[in-house]
Amino acid sequence: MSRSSFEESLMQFVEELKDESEMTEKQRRILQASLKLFAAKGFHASSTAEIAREAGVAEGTIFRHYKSKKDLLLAVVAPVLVKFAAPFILKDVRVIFQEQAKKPLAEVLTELYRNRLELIGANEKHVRILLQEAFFHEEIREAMLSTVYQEVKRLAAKLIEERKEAGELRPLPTEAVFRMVLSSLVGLILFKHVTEPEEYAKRSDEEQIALTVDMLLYGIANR
Amino acid sequence: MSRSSFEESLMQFVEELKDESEMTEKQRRILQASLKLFAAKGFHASSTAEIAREAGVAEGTIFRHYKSKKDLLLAVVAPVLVKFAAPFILKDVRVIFQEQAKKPLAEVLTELYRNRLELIGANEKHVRILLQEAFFHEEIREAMLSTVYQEVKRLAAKLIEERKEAGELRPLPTEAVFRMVLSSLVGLILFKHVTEPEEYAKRSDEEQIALTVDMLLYGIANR
DNA sequence: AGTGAAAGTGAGTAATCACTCACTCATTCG
DNA sequence: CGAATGAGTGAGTGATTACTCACTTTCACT
Repeated sequence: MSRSSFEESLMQFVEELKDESEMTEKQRRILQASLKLFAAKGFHASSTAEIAREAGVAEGTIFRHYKSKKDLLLAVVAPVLVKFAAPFILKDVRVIFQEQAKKPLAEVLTELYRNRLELIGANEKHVRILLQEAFFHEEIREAMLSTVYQEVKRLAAKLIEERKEAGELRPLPTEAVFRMVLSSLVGLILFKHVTEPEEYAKRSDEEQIALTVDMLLYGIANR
Repeated sequence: MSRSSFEESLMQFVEELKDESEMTEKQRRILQASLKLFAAKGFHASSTAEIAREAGVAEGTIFRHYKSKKDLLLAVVAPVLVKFAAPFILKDVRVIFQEQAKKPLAEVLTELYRNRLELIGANEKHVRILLQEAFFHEEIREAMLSTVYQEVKRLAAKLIEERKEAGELRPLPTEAVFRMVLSSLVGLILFKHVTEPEEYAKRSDEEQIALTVDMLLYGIANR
């Protein structure tokens, strides 16, 4: 059920995704208003009446383009999954494996963290909605895990094992190393966007990334 | 506004908290049903009619005890803030600073991670609601940050600086070290409860914690 | 200029929402 | 025993919900 529900609802959705150029003005404004309201108040707390008002559109117009409110949520959210999945898989697969295979690990990690911070900064509201609604909608949660996460993990595992064999990484379990790399990134993102925006801002992104990569590679203990 | 809103709504709430013994049977069942539904579907998607049905109670009974639905949410959530804040501040302040001041850092961290994993495992639904609703309700978000987080940070900063002076920790910025310690913990929790429960379960909690502390202290790189 | 299709509208609908209130029942206390 | 108190009830409230549909407007193409 949930597997096919995911493939039917999300994959179908991604296929049918119009790019912005072939939308009408009003349709674009509906998406924009939904983005704003969903991010601010959440999906269930945002009514279609409010969305229509915010978009300067009749309520009926929403349902002309999206057959239900949930459809509208998916339309807002799906492009981000594509945006996140595609750069991760398409761009970084090249960056990490081809260009950077000879580069030092610290540089690869720095580039990765920089790239992810930028991507999230540029899509803050979308990410917000994605995380919020992943709590409730299994389709979204599963889409995130099975599309983005699993692929990232697969790529990372390969890289980690290569570097382990090359003696650059300690002989630790691959998935533990992966967890640590991801944890550091998530922590960095949380500090920047949630818990301590001002404290974070005392250092530049570059400094924060450099610190994080350094601690990740060499630990916090003195030897 | 938000400062006083926090103090008025949450602090007042915590003061008025009845413990379970002085609740009626029905009141306990209302809280229990709310916990279940809020955790499963979220606050806005759970109706008071549904809560009443789940609790086996008339809808009016809910409003006899809680003057609004939001009041009910706070009643479900507040005890967790107290549970989390109190053990963190009261118990761990002793554990970390008095008993463990002479212990090796690895042991202190291990004890801390073990303790937090247990606490979260025992309150999974509450934590879930707390995080979900922190997205939308500023009072909850601010309560978490200003009560729990700030205090934890203050305590951790002290510990970190002591260990830095003792030469056990590298001379890194305190808040960067704090971020790393917390990131590792959050990552561990996410892997256990969200992304990879099965993968995680291949190793015992103790092993996972030991791995995490090891990577945190000494890094993932070979030297 | 005329036609067909798509875009847009907004009043209307049944369902559901959080919440109220007049009431009953059980318990306690003087 | 009688009065007072508070828990519990469920039908009823107006507001709001997502969604529909008969209709008008816009516009591309002949």
